[in-house]
Amino acid sequence: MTHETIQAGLAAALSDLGAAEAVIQLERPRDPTHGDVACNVALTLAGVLKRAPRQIAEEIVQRLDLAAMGVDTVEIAGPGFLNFRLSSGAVASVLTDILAADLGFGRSEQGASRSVMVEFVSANPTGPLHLGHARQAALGDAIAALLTWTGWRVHREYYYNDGGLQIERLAESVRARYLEHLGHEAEIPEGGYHGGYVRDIGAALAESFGTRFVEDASPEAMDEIRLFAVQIIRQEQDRDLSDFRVIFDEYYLESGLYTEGKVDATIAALKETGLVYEHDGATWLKTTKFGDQKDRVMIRSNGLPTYFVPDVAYHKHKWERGFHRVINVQGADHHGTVDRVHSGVRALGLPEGFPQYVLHQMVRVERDGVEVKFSKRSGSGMTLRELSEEVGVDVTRYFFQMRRPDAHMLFDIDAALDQSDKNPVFKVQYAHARMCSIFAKADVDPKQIAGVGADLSVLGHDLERELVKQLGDFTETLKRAADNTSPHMLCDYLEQTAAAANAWYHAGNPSRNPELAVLVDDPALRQARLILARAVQIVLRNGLIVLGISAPARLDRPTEPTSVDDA
RNA sequence: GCGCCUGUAGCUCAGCUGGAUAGAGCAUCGGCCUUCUAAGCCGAAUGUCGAAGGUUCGAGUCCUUCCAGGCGCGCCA
Repeated sequence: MTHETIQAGLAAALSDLGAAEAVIQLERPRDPTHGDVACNVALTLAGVLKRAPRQIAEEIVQRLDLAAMGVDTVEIAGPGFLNFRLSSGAVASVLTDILAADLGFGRSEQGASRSVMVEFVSANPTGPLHLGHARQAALGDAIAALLTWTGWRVHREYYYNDGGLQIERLAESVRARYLEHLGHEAEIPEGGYHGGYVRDIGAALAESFGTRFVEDASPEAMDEIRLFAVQIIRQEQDRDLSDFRVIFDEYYLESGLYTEGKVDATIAALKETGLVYEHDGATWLKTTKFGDQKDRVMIRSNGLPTYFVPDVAYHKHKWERGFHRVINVQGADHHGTVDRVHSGVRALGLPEGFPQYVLHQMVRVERDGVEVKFSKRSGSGMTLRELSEEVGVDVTRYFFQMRRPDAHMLFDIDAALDQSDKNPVFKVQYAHARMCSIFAKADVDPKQIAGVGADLSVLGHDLERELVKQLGDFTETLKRAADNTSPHMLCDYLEQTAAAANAWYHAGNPSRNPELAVLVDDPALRQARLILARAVQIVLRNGLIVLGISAPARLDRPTEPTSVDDA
């Protein structure tokens, strides 16, 4: 890799200057007139060496062996940047690597096969998945994939609360709809669920059990209704998620923490710490010791634990299962629990920073410039299914992934429905399809395009150099996106790559610049450009795979005719 | 009142961990269609980076204070 040869050359020069410890940062300048690779080491050394940055830069340049570094020229620019311009061969050498690695291009081994758990969605089984869950599903799945591509062994987990007050209210709501369905008067209880799905479950309950629960509202009967309702909702959620291409390795039930004694064990372990005290008839944990705003109740005065205890028990158990890195993807409306869980697990001796949280901000949806606020189905906001059925799974996933998790976001349905390069998902997919269409036109099997042996130095056009450099950044981009748990960094990269590929492709439009087309007569040039097109295809496809988005070889024009004159 | 997140072009948002003249898409304006897919292409214009201080060779980025918006602050989950 050329970055490494430059790094080595600079290190030798710096050691000669008595600054061997200096950190060498190489970057790709945004402005192509600043060369292919830039280094700011002369600037950072100015303070240390007590000399002007430009003077230091000149001393460095005098000690460089450019040919050995694959560099054509080096310039000192601005306040003292070193700008390297690479030889064409050095630039294009990455194409050989891309074609050789193919489906594996972009993978790295940062994770060293360590285990990491990504917990996400984790909706309670009280209703359909909504927009927040959709954002979480898209983000969590992409974060998990990024970790896989950077060498981690990833476990996708879904935690759900199958007991508690919410579920009781669901059961009561279902029974009310059930009674209505059978022609009786009934009302949804205070704090109950009003969505259309509750009516469906009530009807299904009547279908399966007849009039059995009309008179019977005993605890046993309510238990049966609860289990019935939860099962139906769980099935619906699973279907929503698998249609959204999100598959979990494990579903973890909160009730298991009780039945397996983990809640009691956690209470006992917390009492051992000496941070537990009694006050007002309740049992408290001194979470303020770990930075929480106030101490938290562990056991209420009625003797029952608060939700705080199973949360801590659950995370302790994650650690014991061997997941020493855990990433929880949650909506920002849950950020209040973060300090509590951290305090609880720290009290039990687990390290700071466990678990790690990715909190995403809230989502607004607009259609025709008007905010969409209500869904009859859910009884509140739009559901994941409604959104993904309206705009498609690819677009829904991408739109949630392309924004920073901590940005409040607007989901514009009109923009999502657009089928042109204005729509970023389409732009990336189409750039991929364009490369495929070149292979079809040339009648070559892309898999048969070989990267070795070709003369890649003929790819000397600025558009080609920029495109190749862009492709070479893919692996670094995946690492950075994984390190920052930020899929949007990959989206940005793919859009830039698609833009660079489109610019190259359009410049070579045979009606304008036949000499810049891929399919030129000169066999060596044609082969080199086919290799470049193949590399573009591989990078775009691999990027889309990471995001869980399809990479079609062809996007057909819409079949409906253009609108007829209705004047 | 306290805590977390956010504030960058008319709109939606990036800004690679402190670097060069702050970017992209949409919208706007100008020029291009018998295309390796014109569902497009080329070009132009667009900024008090919420405000004020501070840190240093250098700040959209770091620190302090303030302003605005979202969310959260129960012996609910």
